[in-house]
Amino acid sequence: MTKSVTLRDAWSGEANCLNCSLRTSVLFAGLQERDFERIHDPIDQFTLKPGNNLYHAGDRGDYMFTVRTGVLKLVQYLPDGGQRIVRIARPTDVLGLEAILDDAYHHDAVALQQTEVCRFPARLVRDLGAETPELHRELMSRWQRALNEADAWLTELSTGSARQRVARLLLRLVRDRETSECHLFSREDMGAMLGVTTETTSRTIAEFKRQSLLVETSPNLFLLDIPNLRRIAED
Amino acid sequence: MTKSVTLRDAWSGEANCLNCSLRTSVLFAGLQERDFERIHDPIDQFTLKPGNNLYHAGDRGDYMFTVRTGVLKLVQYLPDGGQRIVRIARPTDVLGLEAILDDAYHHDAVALQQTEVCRFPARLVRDLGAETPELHRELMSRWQRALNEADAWLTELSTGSARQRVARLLLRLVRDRETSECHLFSREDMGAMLGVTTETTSRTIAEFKRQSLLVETSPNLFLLDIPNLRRIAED
DNA sequence: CGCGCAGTTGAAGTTATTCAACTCGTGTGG
DNA sequence: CCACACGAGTTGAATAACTTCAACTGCGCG
Repeated sequence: MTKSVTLRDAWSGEANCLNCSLRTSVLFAGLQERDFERIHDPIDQFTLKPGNNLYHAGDRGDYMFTVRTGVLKLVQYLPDGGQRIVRIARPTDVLGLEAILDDAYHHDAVALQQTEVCRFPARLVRDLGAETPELHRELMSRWQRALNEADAWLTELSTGSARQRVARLLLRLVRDRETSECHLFSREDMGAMLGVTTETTSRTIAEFKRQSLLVETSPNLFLLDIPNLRRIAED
Repeated sequence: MTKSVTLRDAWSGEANCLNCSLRTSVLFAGLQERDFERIHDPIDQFTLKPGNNLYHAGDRGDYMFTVRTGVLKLVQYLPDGGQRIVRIARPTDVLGLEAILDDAYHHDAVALQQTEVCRFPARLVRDLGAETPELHRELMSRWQRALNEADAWLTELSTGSARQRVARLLLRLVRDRETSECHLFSREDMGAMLGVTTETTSRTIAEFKRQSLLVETSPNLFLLDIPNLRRIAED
């Protein structure tokens, strides 16, 4: 089924948080140097190839992750084997918040592109968070962000016709972005995000292309007609 | 549209947290007596009738709430005016977590039955939470619970055929309950939870009744045939 | 009594799914 | 280097599922 690459194979070095290029937008953003001194466990970096699993639902959650580059999908499975993508994670996002509470992971986390992540022990955050107000606040803010995303996926991506859902997904992909161009996920993944079949997704995308709402400027890079897509999304 | 009852009309007294009957399962469960001494702002109780709004999306979130009895729906609206129920709050659940982060409320919270809530200032939790590890942990746990619910609504209640969704909703209503009986929400609300129309919901419920998967033992109290509903839910 | 609302049901129309076929690009092995 | 297999995407046709609109029921309440 999934080619199971252990994280061992994906190791790509130890991180130096103090000099991290993402330092200002990352979970540990508020920490002072003296806080960093308390981090004794090494923070490792990993590089995942498309399709690689970062973790599986049910695995012991000993670690949390920060996404440095790339995209991952968070997948949940239904009793009948069907799958549903409940969220995607992008650079600066934190994965595995549930590990702070000593929970097993609740999703499969799968890279959709070449993806780099930093891994740190959940224990670290648990201990530091109880005493460091900056981290405490940052954690709450992360949870709230995940919750906002979850709610938005329900109202925007799982409501209305397939046309509307696809349009809303496309708009979501270019939100707070400089250009209105974006890469598309596989039709299968888009279907799993929207709760429709691969074929329906394909037909809808094809229709959007014919109507020039979507123009392929280079391989798998699409320029969006935002005003008209917005019209469809809001109908 | 909605009969707008201000919370002023619903006031029903001041709370005494130390003697609260929900004390052990509530947000402040971990607090010691000395912590309670720091709570100077009064904690008020309110009683809502079905259809009353506890708060509106966009309102300044100065307060958080604990549900004592009853049920509320959390509703989000689509650009086209359609509505979607993204979660339900039951006794011991906390509403308005986003207020800790100084956010406006993200949903409309509407009572589905006669409902009692306690109201406390978000500031209180913000200040206390930064210093009280028990509360800190409890808060994270509440956020995670909300997130679990959100994910479950996506995978269970917004995926598959209408039959499956209705069956899963029914099963959800009796989970961790002593009896397998439950009250049903209005068809309109159930539809808004499942992302299907009122009519489809009604037809499906009617079909379940005909097949005795659902037996009305008293007005709007239904006994569920759990094994067979589970079969449908998992298909 | 009669109005209004929630629920139900019917019939028609629309939309999405299903299953199958076919294309195209990539990569592998002969 | 070519042949071929494979997977992702696309498309068609038939079917199934859901929506829409409209009518009708039953019940509670002024």
